[in-house]
Amino acid sequence: MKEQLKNLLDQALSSFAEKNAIDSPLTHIQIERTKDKSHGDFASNIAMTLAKAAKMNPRQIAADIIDLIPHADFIEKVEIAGPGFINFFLTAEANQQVIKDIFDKNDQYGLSNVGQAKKVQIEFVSANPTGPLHVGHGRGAAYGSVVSSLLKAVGFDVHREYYVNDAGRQMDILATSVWLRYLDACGEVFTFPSNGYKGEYVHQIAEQLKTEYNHQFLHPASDVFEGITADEPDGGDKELHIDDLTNNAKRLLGDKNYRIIFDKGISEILGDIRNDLAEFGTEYDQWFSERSLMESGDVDKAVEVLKSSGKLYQEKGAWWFKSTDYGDEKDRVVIRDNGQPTYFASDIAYHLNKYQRGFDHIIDIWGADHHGYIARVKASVEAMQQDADKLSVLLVQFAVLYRGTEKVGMSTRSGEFVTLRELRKEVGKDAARFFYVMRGADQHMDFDLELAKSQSNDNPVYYVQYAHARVCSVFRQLAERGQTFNTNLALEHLDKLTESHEENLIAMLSKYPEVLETAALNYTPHLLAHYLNDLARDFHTYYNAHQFIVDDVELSHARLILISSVRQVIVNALGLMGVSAPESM
RNA sequence: GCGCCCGUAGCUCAGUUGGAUAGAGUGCCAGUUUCCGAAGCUGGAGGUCACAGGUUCGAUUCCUGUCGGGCGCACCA
Repeated sequence: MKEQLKNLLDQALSSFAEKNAIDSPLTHIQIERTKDKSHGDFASNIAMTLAKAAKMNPRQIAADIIDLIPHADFIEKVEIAGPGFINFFLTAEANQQVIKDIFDKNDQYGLSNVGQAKKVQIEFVSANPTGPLHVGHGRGAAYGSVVSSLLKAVGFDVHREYYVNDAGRQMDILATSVWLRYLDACGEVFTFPSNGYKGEYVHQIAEQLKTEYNHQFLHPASDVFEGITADEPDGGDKELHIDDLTNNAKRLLGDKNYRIIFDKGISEILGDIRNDLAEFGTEYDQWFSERSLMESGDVDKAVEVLKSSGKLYQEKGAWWFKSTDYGDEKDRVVIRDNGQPTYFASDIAYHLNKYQRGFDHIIDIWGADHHGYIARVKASVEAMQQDADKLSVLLVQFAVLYRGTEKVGMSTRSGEFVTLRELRKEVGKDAARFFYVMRGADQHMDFDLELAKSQSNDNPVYYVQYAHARVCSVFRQLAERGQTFNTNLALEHLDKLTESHEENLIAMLSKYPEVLETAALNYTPHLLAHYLNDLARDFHTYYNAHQFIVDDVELSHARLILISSVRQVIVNALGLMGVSAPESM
């Protein structure tokens, strides 16, 4: 509809430009939905933007343009308003067509092909497998999965990935933590390192290890702690302390046994994460292993690419990437003086790999604390002669947790965090997802656990789900009264829908495809959540103002197909958000 | 100190990329059920859009500065 109006306006505009001999600066035509019903259905500000070039009064321009607009039978009237807005009023019949459209398309209503099947890779969550996901990851998971669904809905070919950091020092610390808890379970006595992973899940993995392998990995604590740097509480250094413990672990256990424990830790935790995300309604097409990049030689290759293009230099025994050539604050180490590649090195390789797989667009969704990382990653992409514009890094701001008015601290190491699973169990998947996605991702968010956990009606998801359940209830009522619903009869009498509540609802329904497109292209799923709220409110208002099942069979049918359309759009939109639409609650 | 994200109703947040009288939820006050589900609906109070300049027909939106908050600034991930 918007496009059709645009065409008409375009024609009027070119004849206007011809008539007044304006070298039309080709300002792209803006047509918007009106906020106020008295302003019609659509409005354009074109006359105001032309005022300067045409050297004419905006209202005069508007009048001239209106005269030049070709006749179209879906337009009721066109008016000039305010400083020079052109307001379009559509015929009731044209507006009502959306109901037939929804009826024809069902779960396809709202989908489009603006994405033109372009390939988009989207990576999100990618939390280190060193412990269960916490509520902070939940926001990224909800955001990433809904953005994925939105992009798919508007015609992109979406590939969702989780980058698994299954290599590196943090994983060694995890393996060491697991082993120490295992030794503890075997009866060895020692002080657990302050920098180790202290969560309950580490004990559980250790217990499993003991059950499966008995005393295969047992070494006396005196050997384990022999010759290591003191821990921080004892006046030493917690980082050196844990690294020394890791080295002793590798030495005492040998490569083979160490690897068993290492892999056990990862597979248990990663399995838990996969299961957790699946239950949260977050699916992936691929779990991409960092270790595979190292073992395949891709990391070395990426480093070579940079080396050969002269973007690396050696200093203090390490290899540095000249990211300052591309606007970064400082150069970054890629290969440490001990010969080990940094996390950044494998990230460079990962991004090169993404480009080589031929995606048209690459989206990284990171926590806001990683924003300092954007410059160096973009720099590396440019240095490897790739198109940096293809890469979008979207930041998800933190959700600050509260219990009532009390702030909740979070630390993975100390194990005091609230897990995503815990949240899910208490609030439910639907409420948690809706809550996370309701706010813009770039907005700091206060997440009150008390509020989210309480089963009160404060939670907006109930409001939307209730609207859906109410429609279902009306159709149940219809059946109880022994009446049947005839869609053909309903579609023939859409002209009975003349109440203002009905006009509002119809306008709201026809807005849905536009909302979907805007939300997808701007990566702003919260627009969809707000739309659902508005739609539900219009429905509830309508529900209270009018009876649907009435004696006038034609009117009754027209109303029933209208609320059936509302139900369909709620189902479609909630589906994209990964939230269920129960028939009763 | 430098960089990034912000500052809108008591609270939590929208604001369609610069448009018409700045909105919603929640909280508060007052109504609403012989009627398809009251987890609903109706009305009311509540604002210097942090502050000060600038850009133009027009600024909550764009630019600069100040104040305030969050997060970064590793041979960690």
